[in-house]
Amino acid sequence: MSNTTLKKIAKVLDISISTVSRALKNHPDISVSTKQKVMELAQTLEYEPNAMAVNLRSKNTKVFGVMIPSITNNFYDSFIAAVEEEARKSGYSLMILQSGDNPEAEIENLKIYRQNRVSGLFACISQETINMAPFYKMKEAEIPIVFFDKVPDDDTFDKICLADKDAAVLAAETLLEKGKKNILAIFGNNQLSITKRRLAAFCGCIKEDKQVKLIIEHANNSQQAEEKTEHHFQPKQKPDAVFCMSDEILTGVMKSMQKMNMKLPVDTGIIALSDGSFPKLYYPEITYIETSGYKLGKLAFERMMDYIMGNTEPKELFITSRYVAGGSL
Amino acid sequence: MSNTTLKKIAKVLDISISTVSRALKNHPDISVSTKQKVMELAQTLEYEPNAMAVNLRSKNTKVFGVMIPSITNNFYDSFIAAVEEEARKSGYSLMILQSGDNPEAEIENLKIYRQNRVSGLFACISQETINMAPFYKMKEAEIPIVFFDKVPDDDTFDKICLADKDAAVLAAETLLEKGKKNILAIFGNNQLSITKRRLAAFCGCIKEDKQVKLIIEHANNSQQAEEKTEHHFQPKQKPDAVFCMSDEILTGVMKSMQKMNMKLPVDTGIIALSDGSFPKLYYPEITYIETSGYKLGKLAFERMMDYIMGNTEPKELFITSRYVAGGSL
DNA sequence: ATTATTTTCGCAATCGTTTGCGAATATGAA
DNA sequence: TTCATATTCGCAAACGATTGCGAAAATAAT
Repeated sequence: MSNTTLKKIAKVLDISISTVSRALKNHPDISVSTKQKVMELAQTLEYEPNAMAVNLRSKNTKVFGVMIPSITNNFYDSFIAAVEEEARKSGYSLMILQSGDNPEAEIENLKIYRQNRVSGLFACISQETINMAPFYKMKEAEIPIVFFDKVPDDDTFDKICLADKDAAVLAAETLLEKGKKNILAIFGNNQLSITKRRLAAFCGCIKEDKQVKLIIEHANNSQQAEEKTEHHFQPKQKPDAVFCMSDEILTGVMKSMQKMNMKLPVDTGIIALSDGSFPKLYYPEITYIETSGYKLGKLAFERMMDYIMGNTEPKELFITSRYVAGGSL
Repeated sequence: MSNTTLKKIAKVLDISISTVSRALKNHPDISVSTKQKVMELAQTLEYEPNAMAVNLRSKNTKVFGVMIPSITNNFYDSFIAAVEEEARKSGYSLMILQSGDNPEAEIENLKIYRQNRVSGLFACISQETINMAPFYKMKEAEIPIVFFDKVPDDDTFDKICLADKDAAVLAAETLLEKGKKNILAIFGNNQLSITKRRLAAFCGCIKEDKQVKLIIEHANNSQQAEEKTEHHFQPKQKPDAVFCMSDEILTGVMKSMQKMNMKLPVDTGIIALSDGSFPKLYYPEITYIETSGYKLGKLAFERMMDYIMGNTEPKELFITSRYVAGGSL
């Protein structure tokens, strides 16, 4: 039986519950002989502490919440994978909830996290989140939050972000180094701060070279990226490189490349910001600037543990990006 | 304060805890006037029941466990997305743990699920899982299990599977209908029962037409699929169609197609078993037999709730597959 | 006015575990 | 033997919420 309790063991051995509890914890107050008896019986009865009771007493669930827009997203998946790996090592489990990029669902989720008294929360806010009040409520409930990827402006919060600027600049510099003169750059939804940052940094860098012609486009999804690409590839003048701000855009661009039967890197070049899984799907593999969800997860977890250890001063941390050469440029 | 308790409310109003509890639950024993006072105060004090305490008392956590090999997998993601959607509607949350296809981690996870007294478990067993004893332990602990996708043979368990046979047969029939005569079929790890089932059904169907030449290959990952494909595409004799048992294999095959500069569907044809996201990445889009993780999740959840409602007779259920025409065949 | 009935609420136990404090027993010292 | 110290353990409260049962108060019936 897995529903063995301290009480049951105590009754069988005719000792008190507290003695059983202490024996199992190897408390010095208990004699070795009693300890042995208790441990043996616990073993055969397959005693397993009831987490609900332990949590209630300790006011600590050893569960971290993770809130993301959607779980069917490679980037967040690797983030979660990283957090899960580390959490497991420290005896924590994860409660994952999706917001669906919907602020109301977000509030609902926060309530669930509060009621379940998670030990901490990793949160990625939705695109439409304006009111941060629900998140302040978490702080009142003394639940630490580490924001990641899409973070609020508010700097009373802990934030772990990609070094968007660096990544965009790195991509731009690479394009210039390769001598590209006619660049099509496709960005995501320009409402998003992440888009704004990447756009500003990228353009700022490219614009320094007056020789280079730069076309900027925005696409809200893969299909739009595909359409925009086709639109800019005319027989008369083709861009000699395409910059893709995200995986979503990359897949759209690549689809149109296949459609137009463009050979990389000869007919045109491609560089993307990506965590690396999609670039490896293609031949030649796509050259990209790595923005790793996995690394982000590791860093976020580290920050969370640091916070729990008492280092509660809010911080904004970045993970650095890295150039990964494929054959597309 | 979110850490308001019944006790606190009771003290302020100078009534007993039980009265507060009943008032909040709209119990008929409590007068309307008291109810109002309690509810108001609860509102202003932002009372939220402590799930740990409620769980301990009710012996029900309203949390479902979900164990999968890896979260960075499209198929499982959609499964989880589906389960999460439904779970939310019924007031359940999810605790997701990865096994990493490692039986030891699996056992560790089961322990976590037991200690946390999850209300039920959705499990996909790892490739190497032989000993089902750890899962029996869950049953002893009265935690219902619904296996999905990769399920054990043991039919004392509830199982929700893809209709592998049907899907494989559907793919085979499609190939024959299209008049393909020289087929390369790439399957996954042939230790897996899922591979065996798909292989048997596919071959059984193809073999009925003596005219057709069938080459069977196995690949344990995307890269192997790529290599095997290249190996079988010689200048002298190219297969006129490739069957891909999974997304993983499809991506490998497609990479080699790009490398060899093969045009679909003219140079060769491709059909895959997939949940549909990867086929849409390519141009032309890949023709596939849908094996939806999302649908699987919906069905698994339905079964779980059914079980909890008392219908504990073990069942094996299948979700039907469907032909989705792309432009690759 | 007295009894019967209903309304309204509190006591106390319970879920399973942890822990401060005190008590009983054992061991040692004088 | 007697007192002092260690060793070993149990009592009871606590975490927060729920609920059967009984009691007090209010109302109705006679």
